[in-house]
Amino acid sequence: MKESSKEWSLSKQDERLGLLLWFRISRIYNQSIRQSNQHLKKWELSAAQFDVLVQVGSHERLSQQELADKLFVTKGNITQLLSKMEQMGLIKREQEWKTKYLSLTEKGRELFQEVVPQQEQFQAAQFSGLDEEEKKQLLQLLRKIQHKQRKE
Amino acid sequence: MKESSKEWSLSKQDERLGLLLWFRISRIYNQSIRQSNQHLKKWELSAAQFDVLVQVGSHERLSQQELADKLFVTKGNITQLLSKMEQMGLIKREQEWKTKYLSLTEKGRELFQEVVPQQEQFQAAQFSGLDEEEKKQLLQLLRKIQHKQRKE
DNA sequence: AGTCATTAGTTTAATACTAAACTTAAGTAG
DNA sequence: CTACTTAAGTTTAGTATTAAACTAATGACT
Repeated sequence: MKESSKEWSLSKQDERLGLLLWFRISRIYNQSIRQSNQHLKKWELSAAQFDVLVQVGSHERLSQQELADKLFVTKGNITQLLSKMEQMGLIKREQEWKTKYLSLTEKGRELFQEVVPQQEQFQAAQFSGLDEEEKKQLLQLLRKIQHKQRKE
Repeated sequence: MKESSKEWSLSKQDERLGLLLWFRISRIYNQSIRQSNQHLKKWELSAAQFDVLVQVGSHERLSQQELADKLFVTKGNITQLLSKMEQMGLIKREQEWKTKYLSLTEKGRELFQEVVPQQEQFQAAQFSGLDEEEKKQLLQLLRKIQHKQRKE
């Protein structure tokens, strides 16, 4: 073993593993997103809109920037998503000084009640191949990756 | 009103873990893609184009459908990606009967030599927060998820 | 007050990706 | 040969997403 090697010069073996990991993760992510989109069609929602619904529905006085941060997307993306969802009558934007605070409309709240439990169950079921212990392990490993990523 | 049947609370716990997992995975995926896109700017390539370059460069007589399967995207997506890359002079499409076989042009091969090793290293480095043992473990867990996913 | 930096959100132009409908070529069965 | 089916690729219309440039409000510093 070579603990002396610097972090940025990976061994060939480590590099191969990293690539395999990347490949697996993309595959799982893409598959999940696709399945979620299919599942959400029942309610005429997309996965992205669902994510907004969840966040706005479960936080008071969320600003657009905060929402963007929670979802790890750009604020430009949020602007566009929200315009659509405002049109659909799900979301309200209330300006207060510089900031627009978000909340669900009555219709949005109803949809939230209806769809969130079902969709969460569906999404969680993607990981039903693992038992509780394995999920915890996986979560731990993913956290480590993110921790590192953040610093770069 | 505490509904404390063992099974019920266990599955609730599992559901929470599943959601956390989904959230972590999206975040890691999105972050990685974004960083890859940035890194690939040097060569005026996108992450999607890079993936095509790798696959076409390392397989003989790949059809478009096969490429789509390898990358887990739709063939419609592939058609569009390839049109662009053909225009850029990186890829050749040769029709034989019903099928179009793909290969790199001279320019494509040069780019392949130049960019693939560097980008692979970059991509693998996203997982440098884990040691070799942990990577293997993670890979194992992801494989299990995929295995289950495929069946649904 | 006047200038400068920061912050929230919007706009724009581009790529990526999907689902679904479509076209065309083969392969198969009567 | 005609009709049906399947397979490869294309097209279309729509969403998602980004980066970068922009607008406008806020707040400091001098």
